[in-house]
Amino acid sequence: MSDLLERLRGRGWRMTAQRRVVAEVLDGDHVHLTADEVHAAAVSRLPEISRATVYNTLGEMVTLGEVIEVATDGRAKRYDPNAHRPHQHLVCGRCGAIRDVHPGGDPLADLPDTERFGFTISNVEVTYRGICPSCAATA
Amino acid sequence: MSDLLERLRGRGWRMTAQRRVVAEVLDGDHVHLTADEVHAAAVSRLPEISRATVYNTLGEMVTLGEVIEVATDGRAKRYDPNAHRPHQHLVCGRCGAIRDVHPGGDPLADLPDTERFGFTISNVEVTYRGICPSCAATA
DNA sequence: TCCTACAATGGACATTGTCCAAGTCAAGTG
DNA sequence: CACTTGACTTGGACAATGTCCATTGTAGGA
Repeated sequence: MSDLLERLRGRGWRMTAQRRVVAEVLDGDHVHLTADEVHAAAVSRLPEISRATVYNTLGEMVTLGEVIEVATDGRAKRYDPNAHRPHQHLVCGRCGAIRDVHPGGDPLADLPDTERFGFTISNVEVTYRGICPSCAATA
Repeated sequence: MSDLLERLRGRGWRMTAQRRVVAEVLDGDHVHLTADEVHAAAVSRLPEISRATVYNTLGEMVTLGEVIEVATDGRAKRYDPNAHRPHQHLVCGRCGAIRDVHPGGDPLADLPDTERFGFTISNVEVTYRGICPSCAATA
């Protein structure tokens, strides 16, 4: 069930009640919570958990490469536990819903050398923006 | 020279000293300033310009479609005056340098219907991340 | 069981951005 | 050119998000 927790445990991560709760809250598919949302969900299971701990824990998960930071809206960063498989994001501009998507093709191949300015490119992020079906229905 | 200013004037935008300064500061190629950087540069030409005005003015330029908002780092939004030609961004993960790039191909074509979740997609943003030549030299 | 290094806490602080009431001004009108 | 008016600007308060730090607590090994 909790893949994320298992992965963290397997890396010898020191386990505490707080870290377990954060990992559990964050686990799943198409999960893209803000730090505050993670904190709110964590508090309902462990009332005394602090904001600082949530921020610390999320930051460590990102450093370990088990969680990805996503900035789709210029507001709060979101945290995506689906780090084991490369994917991109599809965002609804009205309600903010986010889906993980898996485009075919290699976006890196589309960037000719003359457009690389001598950079060594390590990563490509693609964000598709549009309107989700339920928002389109109530347009 | 000041394409941005010309475009705004051509739209019947009411011109003030503050707006002119913001437009002048923001004009150019590969320009991706934060609101605060715009404000700092504007203050050096018009010392009494306020932060609120810079935010208001940038927001209006974005609404008019003459400036694009870019969120490459989850920190402050950046403002890109190169709105007349579609492009993507190449970002140095070390120093934060940003270049405008023009990939070939249509990233939208790479997303099969089965991965669209019924969304109506209107826009695709691609961010290439890597290390720029001068950072690579001092690694 | 005890130690010790690492983790959690909470509150201050920093950064970025928004809002508002009051004063100021661009630009059209006569 | 002076007047008028609605739009623009201002500065400061406030909000949202995130970071830092000294203190307290605790997981996990000896």
